[in-house]
Amino acid sequence: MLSQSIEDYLKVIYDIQSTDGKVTTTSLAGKLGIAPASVTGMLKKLSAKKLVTHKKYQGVQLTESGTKIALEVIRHHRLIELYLKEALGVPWDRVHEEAEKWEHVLSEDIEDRIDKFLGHPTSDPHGSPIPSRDGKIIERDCSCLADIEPGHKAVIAEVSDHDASMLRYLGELGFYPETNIVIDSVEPFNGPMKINIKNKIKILGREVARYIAVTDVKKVA
Amino acid sequence: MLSQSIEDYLKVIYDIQSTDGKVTTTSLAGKLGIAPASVTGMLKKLSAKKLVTHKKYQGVQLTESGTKIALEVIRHHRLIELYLKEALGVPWDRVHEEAEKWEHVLSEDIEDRIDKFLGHPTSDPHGSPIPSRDGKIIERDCSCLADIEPGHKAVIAEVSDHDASMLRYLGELGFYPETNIVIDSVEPFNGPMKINIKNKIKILGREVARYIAVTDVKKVA
DNA sequence: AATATAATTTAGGTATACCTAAATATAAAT
DNA sequence: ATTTATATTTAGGTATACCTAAATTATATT
Ligand SMILES: [Mn+2]
Ligand SMILES: [Mn+2]
Ligand SMILES: [Mn+2]
Ligand SMILES: [Mn+2]
Repeated sequence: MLSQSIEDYLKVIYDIQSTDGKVTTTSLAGKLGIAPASVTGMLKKLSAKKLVTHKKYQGVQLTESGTKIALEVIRHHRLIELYLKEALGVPWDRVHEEAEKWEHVLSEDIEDRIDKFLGHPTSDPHGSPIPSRDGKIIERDCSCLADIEPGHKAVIAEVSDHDASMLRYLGELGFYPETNIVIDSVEPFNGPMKINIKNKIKILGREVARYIAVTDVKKVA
Repeated sequence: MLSQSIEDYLKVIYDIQSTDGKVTTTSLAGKLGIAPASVTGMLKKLSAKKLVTHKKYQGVQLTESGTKIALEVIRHHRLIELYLKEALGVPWDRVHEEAEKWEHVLSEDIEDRIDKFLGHPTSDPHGSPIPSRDGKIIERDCSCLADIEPGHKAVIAEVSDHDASMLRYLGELGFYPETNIVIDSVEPFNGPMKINIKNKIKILGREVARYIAVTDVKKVA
C-alpha cells in the first residue's frame, strides 16, 4: 500500500505533466504546499519505487506504473466528487475538499459500487474526465476561455476546482460544464469579457476566465 | 485536529471501558494490535492532551472531552456502516472494515447529510447504538446469548462486527439484530444451543453465541 | 565567457507512531 | 513475607514526512 503522501504526489505530478509538460521540484512544491527541499526527498523515494524517473536538476516524469497509480487516485477523486454531488447533494464548491481526503480510503469494491450507482460517468462536477477502471482517460484538447475572440461560440468543458469561492461565484453566473456560451465582446488590456449564457449577458473578468476551459469553438453564423 | 491513531485509541478505550470497565495497557495493545510499550507512549500523549487520566500502572479512563471525541468517532463509524449498507448495498460483513478508514475523514457536513439520508437512525447494521450528534448514546443492558437458558425467548440486540467470516455465517443462519428467537435447548459442557428463528431450528455453537447480545429475555408461555 | 540569479539538492533537525529488549512495579503464589 | 509471574514502563531505535539553512548546479544576463 502506498501512503497518502505518495498518492498525492503522483496525482499532482500527473496534473502538472498534462498541463505544463515539464514537472519541476518547485512546481510540485507549489501545488503541494510544501518546501522544495521536502519534494526532493520524496522524489528520491518515488524514484526508488520506480514510480517516476528523476534526473537530478531536470525534473521528473511518471513511469508507466506511476501513471497507472496516478490515474487510479484521480479516478477515485472524481468519482467521489460526483457521488457526493449526486447522492448527497453536496454543492460543487465543496466536493473537491472532501474528495481530497476520501480518495485515499476508497476500496476498489466501493469504487465499483459508486461507479455503478452513477451509471459509469465520464466526467466530474467540474467537467474533468474520469479515468476508466483500466486507466484510460480521454483528454480533450480545450482552449482557454480567456483567449477566445468575440463573435465565437463555445461549450464550457472544465472549470478549475481548487478555489471554492470562485466556484460559488461561477455557479451563480451559470458557468457550469456543458453550457453553451457566446463571446459577445472582449475589452482590451486584459479587460473583462461579455458572455452570452442562455440569452443573458454576463460580465466576466479575464483573470477568472483563465480558469475555464472550453471546446467546440466556432464562429457565430 | 487529532490524528487517526488518537481517534482509534479513544474509540477503543471507550469500547473496553463500557464492556470490561477497566482499561489496561495490555487490553488496549491487544485490541489495537500493537505492542504494550507503544501504548504506554501514546497514553502519555493522550494524558498530556487531557483526553484520558492515567495513573501509572493503573490503567486509563476517558475524561469528559475524551469521551466526547470517542463518541464522535463511534458515531462516524456506525453511520458510515449503515450508509454503506443502505445506500450502496455493501453486505454487513464488509462495512466495518470500510468504516474503520472512513470514520477519520468524514466531515461534520457530510455526517449530517448521511444522517438525514438515513432518517436519523439509532443503530448500525450490527445493532450497535449510534450516538447522537450531541454525544448521547443509549446503552441498553443486554445479556449474552450464550447464557440464556432453554425455554426463554429473546430479541437479538447486537452482533459483534469484528470477524467478517463469522458475520457471513450468522447472516446465513438469520441472526440479524431485532430478530425474535426462542432458545429450544442447550447442551451441557459448553455445548451447542438449539435456537428457533422464524419457526426453523438452528444449531449454534456456544463459542459463537458469546458474540451475540440479546434483550427482552422472557420465559416462554 | 564571466557573473548574477534562480532552482535544486544536501545537511541537519523535528514530530508522529510504531518497534524490541531491558528494567521496574504490581499482583499472585507459596 | 518472600518469591515468582505478569503487567507496565523506560530506553534506545526505525520509518515517514515534513522543516530551515547552507551548498551546489543550472540558467539567464551582461
Ligand atoms: Mn477535485
Ligand atoms: Mn489527497
Ligand atoms: Mn464496526
Ligand atoms: Mn479507525
